[in-house]
Amino acid sequence: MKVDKELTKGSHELIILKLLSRQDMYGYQLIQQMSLLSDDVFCMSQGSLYPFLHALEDKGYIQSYPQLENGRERRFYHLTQSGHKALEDKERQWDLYTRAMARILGGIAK
Amino acid sequence: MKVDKELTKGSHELIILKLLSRQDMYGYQLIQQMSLLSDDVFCMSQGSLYPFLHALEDKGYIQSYPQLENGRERRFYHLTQSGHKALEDKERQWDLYTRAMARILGGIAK
DNA sequence: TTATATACCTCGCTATCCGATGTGTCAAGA
DNA sequence: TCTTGACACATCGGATAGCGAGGTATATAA
Repeated sequence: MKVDKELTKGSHELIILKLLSRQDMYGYQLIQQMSLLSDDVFCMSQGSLYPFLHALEDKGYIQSYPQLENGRERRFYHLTQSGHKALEDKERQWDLYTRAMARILGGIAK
Repeated sequence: MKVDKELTKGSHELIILKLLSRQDMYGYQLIQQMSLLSDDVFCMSQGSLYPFLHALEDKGYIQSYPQLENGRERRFYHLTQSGHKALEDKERQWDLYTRAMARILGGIAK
């Protein structure tokens, strides 16, 4: 394992909201895209993803709808208005987080 | 709360090892330094820190020793050789992590 | 027809982290 | 002098996220 899961745990919401902000996707596709785009740094298991998506839907950040594609039923997820807001907030937090870490790792420079 | 704890959870080990790589510190001081340097992004509670330090010592990354300072007994922690190796590894992982996230947040650029 | 990839799902375990709580010391001020 | 608050260390129980294991079902390739 290249990167300890412990480190990347908390960023799942940000990643998923971001991917869905570009286009509607279904669960399995999200896992593939995460792995592909991150060069396998983010490998979410199905046992994590699906309950996670349901929770995001409960929070109103995403909305799901079934769609037939290649003769196969898939459950697509769409980012809601509220989800877009949450994404913005998460991106701002990510920025604060990495800058704080840069200050600690980089040295005294503040 | 500026930054969701969920996001910053996994980075405690990196931060503590890094701070101890500069100088030996005691627990209470570590908490203060984390808050100060990170502008309150990293606020570790005592209930998290002390068990965490004990675990790091069990892993052999740090070594503790008591020291009297200002007439007050404090338990200082020192980064071991093995701890330095772990720190290097964690820093490399942090780099991979942020670059992977940058690819996802930034867009298609790979 | 058998295996593999796709696609969704649930359940129970584990690890982590935090708040609450407890102990004791020291300095400042009422 | 007594009390308050900061300092310093510690443990414990609860909450929660994420994972592995396991289950179901369909399409495609061998």
